[in-house]
Amino acid sequence: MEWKKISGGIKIFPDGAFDLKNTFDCGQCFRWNEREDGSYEGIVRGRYARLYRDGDGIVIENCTEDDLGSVWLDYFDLRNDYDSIRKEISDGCPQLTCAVESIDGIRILAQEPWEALCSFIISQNNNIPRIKGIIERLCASFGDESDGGRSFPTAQRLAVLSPEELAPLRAGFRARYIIDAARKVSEGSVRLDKMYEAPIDGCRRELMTITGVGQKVAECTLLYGLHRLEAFPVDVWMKKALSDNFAGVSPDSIGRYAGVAQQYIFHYSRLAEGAVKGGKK
DNA sequence: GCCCAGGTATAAA
DNA sequence: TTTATACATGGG
Repeated sequence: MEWKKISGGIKIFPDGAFDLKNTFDCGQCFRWNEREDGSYEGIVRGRYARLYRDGDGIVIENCTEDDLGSVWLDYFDLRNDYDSIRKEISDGCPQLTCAVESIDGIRILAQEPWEALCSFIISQNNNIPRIKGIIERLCASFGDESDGGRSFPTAQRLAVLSPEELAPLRAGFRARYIIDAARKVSEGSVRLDKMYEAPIDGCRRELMTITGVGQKVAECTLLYGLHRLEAFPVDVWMKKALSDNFAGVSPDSIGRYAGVAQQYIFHYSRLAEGAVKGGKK
């Protein structure tokens, strides 16, 4: 990928489309917020960051060359070309073409494993604005101070708390799930750091030993937190999304990018629902 | 007020 | 093994 230093940061020219709004607002993450001027700000690895599109590239503010290599290349998956991934999905599974083409410029972020696990526990039976609110209160209450905001609290920090002490989050029944996850991660019975490489079936099973973690949360953790792009096995999830439209999708053809494909289906499904709701009124 | 949200635990069939 | 219901809370 091409990039260059500019005053106040680094400008990147990703291989394949990279749309900030579509990437940050597609439901894969909950801690990036759009500002009035169209830039996005968030906290990654305990550090405040802001970025915005500038012509043919994207500017990462206050970014050094070291930061690019140690954080952003991984976080934005800049070594991958998402145009070619889209093509591979679409060619391998023509049924998915409509979903793939429903949105452009999404990249799967490499979020931190614990943050992803915790976030998607909170996401269950919940809506995105409220999920963001709960996570914001979680960080404000128990995160460490960092420049421009508070970091995501560690599992160790939360493991010593009781569900009752999470009351200020207004997370409802999910409070005890968060605590159970924090304790299992903290004590090492769920080893997130091994899950980057370990066989994915074992990872699933290990994650699901946590109360409040079922198939969906496990897959989301693996995809968004451990960057396992093959998460969300096609045979289970794709048919479920819009049963009839996507029936017959073959796991073989896009298996290694099933998780990415799922992201397109998720967006496509939301569009379809919006059209139905909008049509009724 | 009502419906529902990036689901899961639990009980019942 | 599959299907039904409760769950806390608040956005739209």
